[in-house]
Amino acid sequence: MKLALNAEQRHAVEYGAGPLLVLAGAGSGKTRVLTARVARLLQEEGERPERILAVTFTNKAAGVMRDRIADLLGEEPRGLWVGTFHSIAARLLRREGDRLQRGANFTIYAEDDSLRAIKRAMEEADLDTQRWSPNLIRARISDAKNALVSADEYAASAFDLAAKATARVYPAYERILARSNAYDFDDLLANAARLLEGVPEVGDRYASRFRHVLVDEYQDTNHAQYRIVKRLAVEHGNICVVGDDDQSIYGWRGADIRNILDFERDFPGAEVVRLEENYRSTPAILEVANEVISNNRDRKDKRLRTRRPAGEPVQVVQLPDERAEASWIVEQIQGAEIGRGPQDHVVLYRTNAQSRPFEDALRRARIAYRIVGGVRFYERREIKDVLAYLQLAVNPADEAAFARAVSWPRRGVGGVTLDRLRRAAAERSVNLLDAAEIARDLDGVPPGGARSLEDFAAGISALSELACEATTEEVIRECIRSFGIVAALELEEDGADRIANVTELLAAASSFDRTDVEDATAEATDLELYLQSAALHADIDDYDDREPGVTLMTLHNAKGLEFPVVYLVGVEEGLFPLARAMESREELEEERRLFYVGVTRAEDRLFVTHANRRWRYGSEVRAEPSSFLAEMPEGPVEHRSLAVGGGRYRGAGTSRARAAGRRAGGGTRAPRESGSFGDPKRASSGGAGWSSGGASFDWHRGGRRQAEPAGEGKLRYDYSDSQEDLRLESGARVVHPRFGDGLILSVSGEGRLTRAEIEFEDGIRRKVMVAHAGLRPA
DNA sequence: TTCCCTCGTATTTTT
DNA sequence: TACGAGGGAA
Repeated sequence: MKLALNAEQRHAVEYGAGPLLVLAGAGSGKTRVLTARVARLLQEEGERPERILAVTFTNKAAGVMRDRIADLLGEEPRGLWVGTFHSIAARLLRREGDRLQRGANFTIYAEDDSLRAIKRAMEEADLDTQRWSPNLIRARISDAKNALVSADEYAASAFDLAAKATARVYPAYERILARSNAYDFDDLLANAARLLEGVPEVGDRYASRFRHVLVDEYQDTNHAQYRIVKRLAVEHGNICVVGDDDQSIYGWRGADIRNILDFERDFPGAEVVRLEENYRSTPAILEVANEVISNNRDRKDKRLRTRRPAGEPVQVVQLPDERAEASWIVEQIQGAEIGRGPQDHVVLYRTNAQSRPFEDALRRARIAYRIVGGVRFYERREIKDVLAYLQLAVNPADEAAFARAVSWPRRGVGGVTLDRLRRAAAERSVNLLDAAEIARDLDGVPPGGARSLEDFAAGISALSELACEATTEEVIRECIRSFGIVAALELEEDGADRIANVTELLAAASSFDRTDVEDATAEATDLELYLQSAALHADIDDYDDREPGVTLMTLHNAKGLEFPVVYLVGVEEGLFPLARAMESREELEEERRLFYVGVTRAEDRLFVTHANRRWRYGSEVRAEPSSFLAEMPEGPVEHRSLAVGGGRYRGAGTSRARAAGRRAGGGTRAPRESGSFGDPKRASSGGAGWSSGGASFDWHRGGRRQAEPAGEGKLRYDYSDSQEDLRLESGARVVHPRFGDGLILSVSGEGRLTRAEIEFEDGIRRKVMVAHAGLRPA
């Protein structure tokens, strides 16, 4: 095993028994350390592969790790457990199924299946789906599950109205999942944790089997994941976690950054290794990254360093609107230096909705691109429809699959028939499929529908028998044939695309390798394993950096990847950071970490763009540069305005861009109501110092904060002129452009992060960011 | 039952 | 914009 390692990396690889925390900064070679460590355990310590468990967050990361370990060893290690938390939890639940209320053929409900089940649960719990948002309830239940709070426990501590509503839905939802023999995503983790902790025989067996536990991206673990890891590792203590608190970006999904911050307390005697040498980016890029992230409070202090020569300055570019933003970037890609192809560039955005203009511009320029995310393959309607048939063949109890499959293609079974069938099934305590089989004998089921139901049930049972012996591909083929799927799609408007997707499903199924999921000897059928892996599939899993084309993806998907040229786009207040994240320090810090992740993807060049106007929900709103831009250091950054005023952008590329430039510059158009994102109605008093008439903004160095040397020499946005006579103290009266007159109750934070809690004339208390609210004295 | 239209609301991010 | 839900007609 020959691998070039620096001293810290080597220490992390060679450190012996006991807990080990590797704080690995972006681009510091953490995957290298992790894989080298596993290879060393196998090769030099003679550890057997089945005694090692390595956990990641995406299937892609697991695949990379597996491949690299194989490279180091020169052979594929058999028996090694490498996988995502979710897939490993699913494997555990499958193996130990006889101890649980669910059979090993359980269905995994993705988010929209889960949402449907929540809606049904709300009906069953007699809760108005108009009054309570099913999404909100689902999020609350998800949070509870990730925190390992059961329905009973939840009910016991539910005080506010929304919690009380949730407390009624939660048990009903659990009943639906149980009788459907299904788990949602969160259940996989929660039940794995309960199984390991609650059944000593099982917990002991796995804890002693896995003598070494390694966890990648530890900063993104939630409580359930933490408990799984802890149960497996606390006795032998051979746990190695790798992570970077600065790259924790999944707090919204229950990830708890404290898991990594408190590792040394959880596992006393832990060795800590810091990897701060970066092998990816230029000093200019790293300086920007270091400087911006230093504004976070919840972090372990560290600084990335590199030995690379300085490199080009980071460019911050202002453009009139998102189409100009896209055209300008396409021009950069076209005009890039020799030797640089489309595949060297990545466009990173905050939300998937931002991909459109880039797709359009790249298509116009005839540049190949690939897009990660958006509407996921396995979530396309026609794919979900086909999968519902297969799912039902595997798991006859699956109510969601039944409802979905029986409703399409149309066979004369609609809402009424389905409801009657449900009632009849409940009376007899059988599942929907069993009830359908004898539909004509059931009271209340219309005769026409009953006939169809019986045919349908017969078809599913034939499919089910086939699944025991045939390959997944054959089962899908037969499913499509016998239920007339393609025929039904042909009648649809965009049928051709959908048929193409179904064909792709066949291809995906035929290339599925069950050994990626489970030992070849496991009892599960190929179809069962395929369906479970499809449910746990992420778009990024298909990403292959050897394919040609510009990459478009969200910042979340970009974590762990690197590109020679990175375009960080839409860096505007309210979009990045998102408006709703600006209300709390924790969420704002998470947005900043996301920004940091974006910056540190870049090897050689980094472009950060923001637009003056942007379409949102079908109307155009004014946009202001993100406060993150003000946090960038001055030295390694170059600012350009290609909007209007100074150097207006006349997009050489397209007439559309030219038109956009003219519009912005000519002033022929009445200034739109300005204001924050997401609310075109919000009028602005022009408070925050971004000049409002559509002209380019003023960068100017402003008031350094004495208390904070880090502020020195930074660019700042000046909002003093509009607010100099604003009394920012409790008791003061102010006027908010949208909410009207208000009384300040309290003020917190400082500088741009100053927030005021204000009681407005409508009697509602709100917390507003002073720098952006446009407050005026009353 | 199904189809079609209108209307309202939503976008973070993903296993 | 764009999708889902709900209402009304065939």
